[in-house]
Amino acid sequence: MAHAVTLEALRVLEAIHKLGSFAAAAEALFKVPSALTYTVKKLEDDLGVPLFDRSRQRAVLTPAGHLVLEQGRAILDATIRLEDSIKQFESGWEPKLRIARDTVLLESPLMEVVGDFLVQNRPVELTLSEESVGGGWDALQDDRVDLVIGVTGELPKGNFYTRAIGELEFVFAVAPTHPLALVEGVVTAAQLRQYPAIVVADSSKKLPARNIGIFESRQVLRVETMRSKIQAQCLGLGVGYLPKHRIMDELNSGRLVTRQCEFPRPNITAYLAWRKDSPGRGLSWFVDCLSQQDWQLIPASV
Amino acid sequence: MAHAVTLEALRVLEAIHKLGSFAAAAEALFKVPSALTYTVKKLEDDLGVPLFDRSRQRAVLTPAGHLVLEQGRAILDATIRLEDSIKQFESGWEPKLRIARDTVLLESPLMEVVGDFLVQNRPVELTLSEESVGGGWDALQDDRVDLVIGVTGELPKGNFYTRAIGELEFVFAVAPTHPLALVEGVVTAAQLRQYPAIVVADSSKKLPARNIGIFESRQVLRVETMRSKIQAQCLGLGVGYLPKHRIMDELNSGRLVTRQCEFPRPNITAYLAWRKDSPGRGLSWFVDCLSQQDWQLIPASV
DNA sequence: ACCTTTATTCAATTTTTTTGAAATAATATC
DNA sequence: GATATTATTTCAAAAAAATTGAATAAAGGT
Repeated sequence: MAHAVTLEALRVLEAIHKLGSFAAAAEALFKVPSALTYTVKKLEDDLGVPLFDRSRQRAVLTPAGHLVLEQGRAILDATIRLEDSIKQFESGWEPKLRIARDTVLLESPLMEVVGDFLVQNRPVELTLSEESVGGGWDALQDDRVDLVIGVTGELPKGNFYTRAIGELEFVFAVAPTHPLALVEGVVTAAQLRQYPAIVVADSSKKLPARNIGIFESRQVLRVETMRSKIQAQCLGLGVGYLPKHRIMDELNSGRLVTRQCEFPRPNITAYLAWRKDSPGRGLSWFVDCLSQQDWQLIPASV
Repeated sequence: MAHAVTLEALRVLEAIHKLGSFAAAAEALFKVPSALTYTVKKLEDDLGVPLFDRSRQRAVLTPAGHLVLEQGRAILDATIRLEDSIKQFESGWEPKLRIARDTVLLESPLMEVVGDFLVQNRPVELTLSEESVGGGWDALQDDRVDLVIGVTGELPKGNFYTRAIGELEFVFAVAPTHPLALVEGVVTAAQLRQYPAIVVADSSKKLPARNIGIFESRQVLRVETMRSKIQAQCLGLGVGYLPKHRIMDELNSGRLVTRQCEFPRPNITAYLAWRKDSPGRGLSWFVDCLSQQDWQLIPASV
C-alpha cells in the first residue's frame, strides 16, 4: 500500500492509548467502538504490524504500536502548529506565545507587562517559563520558546534578533552569620575554597552547559533558580556572586552583606532575544513593551 | 471544522506546486484534475484561506499556500520516517543510514567498509557526508546523521554512544618553499604571526562553532575540508598543524616539511559516535567494522 | 457461576471521494 | 484578431471509504 498512515488513525491510536480502551476512546471521539476497530485494523493491515496486543480484554500497545504512537504524536503536533500558523497569518496574532525569563531577572516587571497584555484580550495564549544561564538560548534555539528575556553571553548560531535591556552587576554576598562575613578586606581564593559555593545550574537541554563563575570549592550546591540561590546564601549555606538588583532588600535589611572578592565579576549585558522568522503582533508588542520596561538594571553602556 | 489538514491534501498541494499545474499533478497522482480541485477546495474551505491564486490560467500558490506547503513538507517527511521506522522494526535493517566522516580522517578506510557493506545487498540506503571540527557532533545532535566517525573533543549534551578509534597526532608542517621552512629550531609566536594561518572551518549549523588551534595570525584562510587545508599548505599559502597520518606521503616526498612550534598541539582521541536510541542492524554492523578498521592513527592509550 | 465490560464481525447505511462530460477562461498560434 | 490549445472548475453520477448498530465472543470482577 502506498500510504498507510493517516492523521485520523494517529488520533485514534493516541486516544485509545490515553483513555485505555477502544470504548472510552470511541466516546471521546464521538464514534462507535467498531469504527475504531475498523480504523486500527486498517492501519495495522497497511503497516503489516499489529499495533495492539489483544490477548487480554483491554487492548494494549505493542512495542511497534508505541513506536507509531510516539512519532505520530510529533506529527499531530506539527499539524496543530500548521493550523495555528494559518490562523496567525490571517489575524496577525499568533495563537500561542511562549516567553522565558532568565532567572537572574526579577519576575515582577514581566508580570506587569503580561498584565497589560491580558487586559487587551487578544486571541493569544501565553506560556511563561524560567531558564537559567545558557538555558534561555537553548530553549530559543530548540524552539521551546518564542522570546527570552535576560539572556547573556555569546549569541549562539541561528537567526535571532536581540535587544539590550541593561547591564547586570554582580556582588559577592554572604549571610552576616557566615564566617566569610568576618573577613576584613578582600576574600582570597584559599578562603573561598573552605566553603560551599551555591551555583545556578544551566537549564540547557540541547546546547552544552555553561558554567559561569564557578570557583573550585570543596563543595558545590547546584540550584535551579536565582531565588533558591539567594535564599541558600541568606541561610548561610554557601557563598557566591549575586545580581545586585535582585538583593537590594536583603542588603538593606542586613540579611546579606557584601565582601570584596579576589576574583571580581564584570558586569554583563542582558538581552531580549527572539527568532527572526515572521514575528506575530503579540511578539512585536512584547518586544516593544519589555525593552522599555524598567528591569532595575544598570542602563546598557554600549 | 475540527481538523482541516489531511496528509492527502498536503500531498496534493506539494504535487501541484512541484509539477506546476493541477493537470500534471493529477496525472502523477493517478487521479483526474477535478479530484484535485475538490481536495484543494476542501482544504481551502476548512482553513478559510485561499491557497492558490487562480487569476491566471495556471494556479500558483498564495503566501498562505506557501506557508502550508512548507510546514506540510515537514509533516509528510515525518510520516515517511514513521513508516521507515516500522519497516526497520520488522526487518531490523534501517531503510536509511547516514554516516558522516570528520575531515581529519582518511576517506579510504571508510570506503573499504562501505564496499563490504554494499556487496551484502542489504535493504539500507547509505548517505555519506563530511564534517569538520564540531560539525560532527552538531550533525549528530541535530539528527542530520546517524553515525559520525572521527569526532573529537567534549561530548555534548544528549544520549550518545562513543567508541575510541585511535589518537590523532598533529605536526606543524609547511611547504619547503615557505619562509618558515628556513627557520632553525623552534618557530616562535612572533614568527607565526607573519604568515597566514590555514584553518578548517567548523561545519556546525546549530551548536556554537569551535575554533581549535587558531593562533592569532595577521590573516586566516578558512577552508572546508582537511584536504583543502593540506593542499593550501603544500602550495605555501599558509601554515598550521596537520594530522600526521594524512600527510605521510607529502612528508616522504618532501612536499611538506615539519617544524617544531612554540605552541605544541597535544594528541587528541578520535571517536565513533552514534545516538543511543534503538540502533538498527546496519548501524551495529558499521560500528563494529569501523571500530576495527585501521584508520592509520596511533592506538588509543586509555 | 453470573454479571459486566470490552472488542470484533458483519451487513446496512451514510459520507466522502472520485470520475467524466460539459462549461468557462486564459494563453498560444496562425 | 480569430482559432486552437491548454487548464481549471462545475456538477451529477458512481465508486470507495467510513460509520453504525445489532449480534457474538471472550475476559475480568464479584
